[in-house]
Amino acid sequence: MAKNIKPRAQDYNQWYIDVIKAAQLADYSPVKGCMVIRPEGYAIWEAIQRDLDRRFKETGHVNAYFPLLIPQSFLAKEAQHVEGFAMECAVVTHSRLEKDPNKPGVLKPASPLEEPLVIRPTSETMIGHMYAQWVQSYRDLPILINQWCNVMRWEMRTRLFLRTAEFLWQEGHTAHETPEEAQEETLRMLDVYAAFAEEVLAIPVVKGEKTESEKFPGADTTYCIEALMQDGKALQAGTSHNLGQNFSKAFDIKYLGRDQKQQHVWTTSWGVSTRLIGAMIMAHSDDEGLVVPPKVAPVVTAIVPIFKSPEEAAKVREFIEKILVALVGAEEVAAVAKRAKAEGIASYFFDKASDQRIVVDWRDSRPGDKQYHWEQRGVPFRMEVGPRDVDGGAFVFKQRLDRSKAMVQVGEVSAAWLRGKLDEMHKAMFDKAAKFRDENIRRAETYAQMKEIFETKGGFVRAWFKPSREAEAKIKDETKATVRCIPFDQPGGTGKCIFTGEETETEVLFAVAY
RNA sequence: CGGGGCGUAGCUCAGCUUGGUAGAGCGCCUGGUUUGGGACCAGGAGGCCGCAAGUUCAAAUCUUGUCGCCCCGACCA
Repeated sequence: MAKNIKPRAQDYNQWYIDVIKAAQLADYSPVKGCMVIRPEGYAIWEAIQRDLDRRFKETGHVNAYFPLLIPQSFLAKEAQHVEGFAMECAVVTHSRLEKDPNKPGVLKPASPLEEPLVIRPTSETMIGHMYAQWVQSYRDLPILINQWCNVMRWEMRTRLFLRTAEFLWQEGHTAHETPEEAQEETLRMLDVYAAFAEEVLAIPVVKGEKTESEKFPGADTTYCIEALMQDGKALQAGTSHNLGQNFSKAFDIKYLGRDQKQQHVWTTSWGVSTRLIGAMIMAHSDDEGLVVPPKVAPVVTAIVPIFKSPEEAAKVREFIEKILVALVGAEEVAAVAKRAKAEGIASYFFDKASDQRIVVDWRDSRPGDKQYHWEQRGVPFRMEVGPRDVDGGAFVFKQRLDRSKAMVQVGEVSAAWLRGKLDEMHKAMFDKAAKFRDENIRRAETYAQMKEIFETKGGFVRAWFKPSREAEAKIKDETKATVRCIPFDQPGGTGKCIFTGEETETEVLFAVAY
């Protein structure tokens, strides 16, 4: 049992924090609500970026960068947008600091700006402004730009990865000639997110549309992918917005069409954030610590040598080299030998394209310590190599996901073998999460049934519902649950709204959400 | 912004009621014995007791103020 991690059943929130601390993914910073993403956590973000970026490029997008600071007046140009973000904007009002004559050692802001600047909570406005200058004709369309950046939303209450004042994300912003194209783009990117969540993070998601009260401020329609966490709460893992002509009208993004008439473009925006790391933790990890999906694992396997004497160490070292040559090739083994010391943690590239590594833990500490070390970091596999194993030409192969052990003959080992094991693990993680998700989608025919489910079980509740701000607000008030989405897979026909009893064509998913 | 709690070693906290030499466990450093799932022994480093004022011969401890943090709500990718 991990002694530094509180079990999920005792205190789920504390467990979440403990897992992050134990795996050294992140730390609290001196600035309230802002976190430090440590190397172990940032490596996972890099893996997420690498894979998603490729998917963006494959769907025709290019990267660019827009400023962190946005003129305050920009925010005011789109009515709903201001309303949605005004309450959580950090505002820059001065351009320098000067010494306070009354208080020695204290600085105070000086030189007030003519117009305050807002630290971007999202970039629709800045990008809309630029697109207005870049678009003249239908020949300039579509514009398909993504940016990787940080944004800031001054949240009241924050949680590591799930909600921090500053967070890293990507925001795609596209402009199109027709509403059909914009809609197609919006759904295409939602599909990219869903595929990424499932194929890379092993998190099954539900695709759907947001209700009026949950949609992005300034969007015509918001689509989302919703995931279910182990405590039965839902987490929005990604959103894709069809912004219609709201921003093109606010920022006057016009083009001369094929019909010789000036018209406004149709825009979309879509984003995922470092919240995905929170989703990954909550979906897969266990009471022993982090479990990282193999596709984003910075270290795919850790090798733990076991020995008592220098003679044994030499013997074990020789055997480990055999395993390494089989896994990463003789060239990489030789390259590492040249630059690395014969102590500490030796790191070998398993796959340079994905920056995934294999490590050998030569640190001068006890094998038990090392087991916990790598286990808590969620490394998919560990290989334990001691004198007994060397004599048998094998090693102990430990899997993080099910904590199983097996003997593996060194002759069986190759890069392809390890890839196969990683793929198996990915599938097992996805299946496990999908099973949990499916078992926790329940039907409710009445409001009383739904309340009962939220009180006793949690998870998603699927029900006929006629979306309305008033009904949703009341339900949230009484159950804490919100409409997570109107799933794409509608049964057709009509049913009685769970809340009002009215006839409705829509089935929705309710859940208590993060 | 409303309700509750807490600021003492890197971390978790004791000490405060009843003022009198600054404490424990974990972690860290040294040496030795160890090493197949979180070792043991010995030695050591580490503190403006959040900050400021007051009471007092004397304040971590009492009083007042102030700043900060955490938890619960409203807001949220």
